[in-house]
Amino acid sequence: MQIKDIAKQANVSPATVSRVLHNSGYVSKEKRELVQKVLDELNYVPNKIARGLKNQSTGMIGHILPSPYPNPYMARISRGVDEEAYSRGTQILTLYSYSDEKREWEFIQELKSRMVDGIIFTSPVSRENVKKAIGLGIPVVMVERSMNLQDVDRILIDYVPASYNATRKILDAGHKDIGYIGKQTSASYVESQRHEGYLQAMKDAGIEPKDQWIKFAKDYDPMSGYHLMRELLDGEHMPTAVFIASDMFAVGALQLLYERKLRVPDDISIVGFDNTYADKLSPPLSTVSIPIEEMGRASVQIIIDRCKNVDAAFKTLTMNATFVDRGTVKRIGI
Amino acid sequence: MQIKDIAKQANVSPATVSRVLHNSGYVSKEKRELVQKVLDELNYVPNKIARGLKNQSTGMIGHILPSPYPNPYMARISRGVDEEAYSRGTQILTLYSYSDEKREWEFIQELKSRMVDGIIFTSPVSRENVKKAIGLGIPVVMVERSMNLQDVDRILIDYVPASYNATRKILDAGHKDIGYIGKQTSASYVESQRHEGYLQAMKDAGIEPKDQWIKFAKDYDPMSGYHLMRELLDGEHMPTAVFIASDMFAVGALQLLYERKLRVPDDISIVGFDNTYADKLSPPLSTVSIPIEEMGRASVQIIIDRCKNVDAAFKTLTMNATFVDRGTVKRIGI
DNA sequence: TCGATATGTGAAAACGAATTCATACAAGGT
DNA sequence: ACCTTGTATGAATTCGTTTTCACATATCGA
Repeated sequence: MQIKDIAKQANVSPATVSRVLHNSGYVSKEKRELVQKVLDELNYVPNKIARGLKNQSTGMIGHILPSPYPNPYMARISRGVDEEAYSRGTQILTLYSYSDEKREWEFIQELKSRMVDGIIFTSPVSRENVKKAIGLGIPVVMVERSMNLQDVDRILIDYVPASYNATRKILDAGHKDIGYIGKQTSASYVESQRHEGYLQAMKDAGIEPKDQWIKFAKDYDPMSGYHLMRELLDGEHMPTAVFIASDMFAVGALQLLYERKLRVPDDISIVGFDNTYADKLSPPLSTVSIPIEEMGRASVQIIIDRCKNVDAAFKTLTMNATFVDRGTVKRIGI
Repeated sequence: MQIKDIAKQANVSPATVSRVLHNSGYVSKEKRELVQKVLDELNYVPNKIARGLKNQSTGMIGHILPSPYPNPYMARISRGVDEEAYSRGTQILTLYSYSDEKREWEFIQELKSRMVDGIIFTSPVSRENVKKAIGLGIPVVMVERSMNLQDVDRILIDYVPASYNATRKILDAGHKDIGYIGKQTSASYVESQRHEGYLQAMKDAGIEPKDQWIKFAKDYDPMSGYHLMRELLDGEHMPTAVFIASDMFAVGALQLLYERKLRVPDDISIVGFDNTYADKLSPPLSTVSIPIEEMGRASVQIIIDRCKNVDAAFKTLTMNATFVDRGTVKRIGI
């Protein structure tokens, strides 16, 4: 079923059918109605491949992200991106890089080959890759990574105040000995800012956080949370509260606490980060909630805007996290 | 950078370049090498849109699934599908139906329009939609849904023995009062078979399961697990063990147990299902593990085979689940 | 020496849709 | 009567590939 068939059926030229389809040019009322009728009757669905070739634009957007599992963070970004794309009538070609630089580059070429209108990079691996994508003339938006690139659109979370506030909540409840579990800060601004906010809050409260309270993991494996929590508990001066800078670590940390029969928050106070697993843990944790789906949606909007106007000024959209209180910080005597 | 440019640079015709690209037809050794050199130098990447139009095949496969969040089950299927696709050099166009029938149909048309080579339906919503997709001449494979359709390739899990075995493990540990929490059985074979296996095992052990031990939820919301577990605990005869037919429910169930300060397995034994959340809970649950990624991978293989040979006999691939013991079933006196 | 057959090459025609161009006939102003 | 301008339509070209077809030339057997 193609334009030619419709044209034949309606006794007009393909050009006229195309004009009806796009509501463009001059078409007499009678023909327009006739063509429309045939279109409906034969349930014509345009061939987007042919259309894409002709228009040099496919109405598809590439999305490169690490993987939707096991980190629900990525699944939620993907959901946000998809929802917005759907309501905008565009499609997303999703590719999982597994944080592999070579694969990421292959995907960029693949997307170029498929003539996508733009690429959304969620936590891209390599600065070079992003630059090469731009060099290929593809509009690009970066989510959750800064990379010191100025000529790109970006969506970031301001983690310093988010982390600061969360730590503040713990401090306000009377805690002084507050541990920290997070991914090593060299990874990206995500990790360093989360750490930074904690340090800042402690400092402002006049507390010098002891080195043995601060534990770094190499990856986002829940088991790292388990082991690091054990180190905290078995250290010579056990903290009364722990700020866990990713729900992924909280998963493992709570497993250890369960083993040790330590109750939250009676025996130890815990605050998570991300609000991905926090609501599914026992007990559901107070945590810092990030507008993850929102970021995904925004990224689609931005990329669509960028496609419309390639020369517009580059934007950095900064979003805020909010604290979700589920009562896992115990108020202790002052 | 297109074939024409390469041809000009190498002083040959586009046809010759194409022949080098596909290693087909006759090309002299000298020209082949020259063209290859130019190809490499200019880093030629073929335009798959043009290629797709010409070949009437895009090398893309559509994947329609409910959503990767909050149910990690779908995220893992997606991962398996993606991995296999990547190693096979094909791409997946992933679309989330949110189990909405109308949307699912829109997506089928969209995929037709984009000339995908096939469609993978993970938990499709509507039998009619699948049939319409087939009617459109698109190869189809169904994952995790039977729908009484014989002329389709399918991948299923045999849940009856899986469920039977899990229940058996609990029985073998000496339990007689075993509760069941699952989604209502009218949903699909997934739910009814899981329930069936439980009933069978109980019956074979000579136990008539009491109605008040069997609790059904309307959806896969963790909170349903919370509420149903409460009903079980507050019932007049509390079971000593509960077989929870989805980790999603186990999430909520464990939260209630935590509130009530009941320890697993000391105070109550629990077995989950799916092995999606089970390893992330406190405590990590014994559960029935499903080869989810495996199913995703298999679906890609099947759809690729089907594309190669449209007339081959239809297959139903049945995979097995396995019991993962994490010690959450307490051995009780006989 | 004359077909066959193998080898090598490019021009041209698809694939399905969008768009430019050419052509046509009105109605309106001068 | 003639030139605009507005309306209406279809033929032909284009998008970047692949593939068929036609046309070479070389090699081999009889």
